[in-house]
Amino acid sequence: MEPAADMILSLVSSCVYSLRVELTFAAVLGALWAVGRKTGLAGAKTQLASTRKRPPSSGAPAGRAKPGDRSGRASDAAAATLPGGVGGVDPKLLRDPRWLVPQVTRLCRAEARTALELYRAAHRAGVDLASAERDECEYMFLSMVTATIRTGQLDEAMVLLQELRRHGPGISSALLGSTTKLCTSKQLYAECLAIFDFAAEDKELKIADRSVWSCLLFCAIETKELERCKLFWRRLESCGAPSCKDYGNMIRYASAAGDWKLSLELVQQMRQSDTEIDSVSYNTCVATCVAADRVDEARTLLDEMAECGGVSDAITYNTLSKGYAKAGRLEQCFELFELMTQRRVEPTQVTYGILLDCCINENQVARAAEVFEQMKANGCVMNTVLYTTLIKGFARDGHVDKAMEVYELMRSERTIPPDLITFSILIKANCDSGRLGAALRLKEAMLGLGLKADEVIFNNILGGCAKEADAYLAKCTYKEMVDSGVRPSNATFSILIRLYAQCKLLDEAVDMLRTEPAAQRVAPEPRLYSQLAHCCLRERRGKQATEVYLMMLEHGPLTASAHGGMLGMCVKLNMLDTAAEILSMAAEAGGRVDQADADQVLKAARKKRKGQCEETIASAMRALGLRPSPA
DNA sequence: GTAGGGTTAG
Repeated sequence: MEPAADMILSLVSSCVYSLRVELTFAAVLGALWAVGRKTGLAGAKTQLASTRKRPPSSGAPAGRAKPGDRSGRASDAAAATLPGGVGGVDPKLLRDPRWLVPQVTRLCRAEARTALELYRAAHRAGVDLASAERDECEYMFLSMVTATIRTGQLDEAMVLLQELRRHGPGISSALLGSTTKLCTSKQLYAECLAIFDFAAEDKELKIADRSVWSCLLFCAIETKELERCKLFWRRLESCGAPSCKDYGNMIRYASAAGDWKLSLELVQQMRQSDTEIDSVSYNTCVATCVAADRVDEARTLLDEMAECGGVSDAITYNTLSKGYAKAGRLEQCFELFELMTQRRVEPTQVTYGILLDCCINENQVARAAEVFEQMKANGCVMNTVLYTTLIKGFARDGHVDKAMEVYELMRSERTIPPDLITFSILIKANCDSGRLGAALRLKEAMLGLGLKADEVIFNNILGGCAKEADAYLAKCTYKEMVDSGVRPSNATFSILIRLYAQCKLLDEAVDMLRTEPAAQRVAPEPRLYSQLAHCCLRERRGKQATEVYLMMLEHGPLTASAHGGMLGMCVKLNMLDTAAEILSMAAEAGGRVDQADADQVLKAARKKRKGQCEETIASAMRALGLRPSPA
C-alpha cells in the first residue's frame, strides 16, 4: 500500500505543476478579457447577450398568450388615458358596459393598474355585465387577468377569476389556455396549477388544447407535485401525440418518481412514434435505471443509443459507469472506460472521478494510482472533486498524514479551494484517528474560507467526541449546531446515543431522545430506540431498557425483527426478567413477535430454572398468539 | 432539463 500512496502523492505534485501553465494561461486570458471589456469591445457582446436573454423556460412547452391584436399599440396608448382619471368618469358611463368594456380592455395593454381601478369603480357603481356582449366581456377579463399576472399581482388575478365566475360569463377554455401559458412562461408554476384547479371546479369546462396539458405537466414537475403528473399526461395524450419536449418532461417525472420501468416505456414509445429522442432524455432514462440499481437495463439503453449514433455522450458513459461503481463492478467500469475511448468519446473529469472513487471503494489503491497516471497523461486537470477523492483514498487507507499533505497542497496552491466535502472527509479522518484537536482546527480553517459548517461536519465532530468520550465538547458542538440553524437528523441523534453510551451517561441519552427530536422537529426513526435499548441492555440496565421500549411503543407497534433483536440480546446477556417484561408489554400492546425469538427466551428461562419468569413468558406468548413449546 | 467526492446504524 505504501508505495502506491507515495506514487499517487508524487503524481499529484507533478499534476499541480503542469496545471500551473494552464492557470497562468487562464489568468492571462482573464486579464485580456477585462481589458477588452473596458475598451468597449465587450459592448457588442453585452448587447448580444441581452438579445439572447429570454425567460428560462427551456423545458417549458412553447406558446404564449396572444394579446389579441385588434388595433395598433401606439394608438391604444393614446386612447387609453382618461383625462380626469378614474374618479373623473361620469358614473353613467361607468354603468354602461358598451363604454366600459372596450375602455378597460384597452387600458390593460398600457396601464394595467388604471384598467383595474376603472373596472373596480364600475363594479362599485353597479355595472351589470350580463348586458354586455359576451365575447367582449370575456376578452376584457382575459386582458385584466393576463395583465395582473404579467405585473405579478397573482392575488388580483385570482379575485378576477372568482368575479368572472360569479358575475361574468365564467372561465372559458381560451382564458385558461392563455393564463396557463403565461404563468408557465413567467415561471409561476404553483400559481399556474392553482388557477387550473380553480377553473377545473367547473365540470363543464373542456380543455382540448394540448399545450395546456403540456404546461400543467411541466408545472407539476417543477413544483414536485408528482402525483399529478400521470393524470396530466393521460389528458395530454388524449389531445394528440405528445411532443419531444412532453416526453422529455415525462421522463423527468419518471426520474423523480424513481420509476425506471415507465422511463424505459417512454423511450420505447418515442421510438415507435418516431419522436426524436435527445441525449438529455436518454441520459435521464439511463440515470433513472442506475438509481434503481437496474444497471443492466441501463447498459442495454447505452447499446441502443450507440447504434443510433450521435446521442450517446460522456454523460451517458459516466452515468452508467457510476451504476457499475455503485454495484461494486469495478471491472465493468474499466471496460466501459475502454469502450468510450474506442468510440472516441472524450473522458471528462467526472469520468476519472468515478473511476478513481470506485477503485478506492474497492480498496484497489494501486489501481487508483494507474487511473491517476492515465488521467495525467490525457491532460485532465485537477479540480476540487478529484483532489477530494484522492484525500478520501488516503484517509480510507489509514494515511491521514498523506491526506493532510494533499490538503496542504490545495491550500498552498490557492486556485482549487477545498470545499465542505473535502473538509468533511478530513475532519472525519482526523476524528477517527483520535486527532480531535486537528479536526477542530480544520473546522476553524474552513470557517476562515467562508464555508459554513453543515450537518455532516457537525456529525463528524460529534463522532470524534464519541470516540474520545468527550461529553462536554459534544454538548458544546451540538449547541453550536442548533444555534447556527443547522438542523440535526437521525444520524446526529444516533451519534449522540453512541456518545452517551460511551460516556456511561445513559440517563442523558434517554432524556435526549425524549426531548430533542421533537424540539428540532425531526421524526425519530424506530431504530434510534432500538439502538438505545441495546445500549441499556449492554450496560445491564434492564429497567432503563424497558423504559426505552415504552418510549418506542409511543411511536407505534414494533416489528418482529426489532423484538427479535432485543430479546436475543437479553438472552445473550442472561437478562431474562427483562425479556419477560418486554414480552408482556408486547402482548399488551398487540405487537408482533416471532415464535422462534420467544421460544429462545422460554428455553433460556427453563435452563436457568426461573419458574416465575417462565410462567410470565409462557402467558405472554399465549397472549401474543404463540405456542409455548412443552417443557 | 442529464454525470463524480461526505455523516449514523452492534
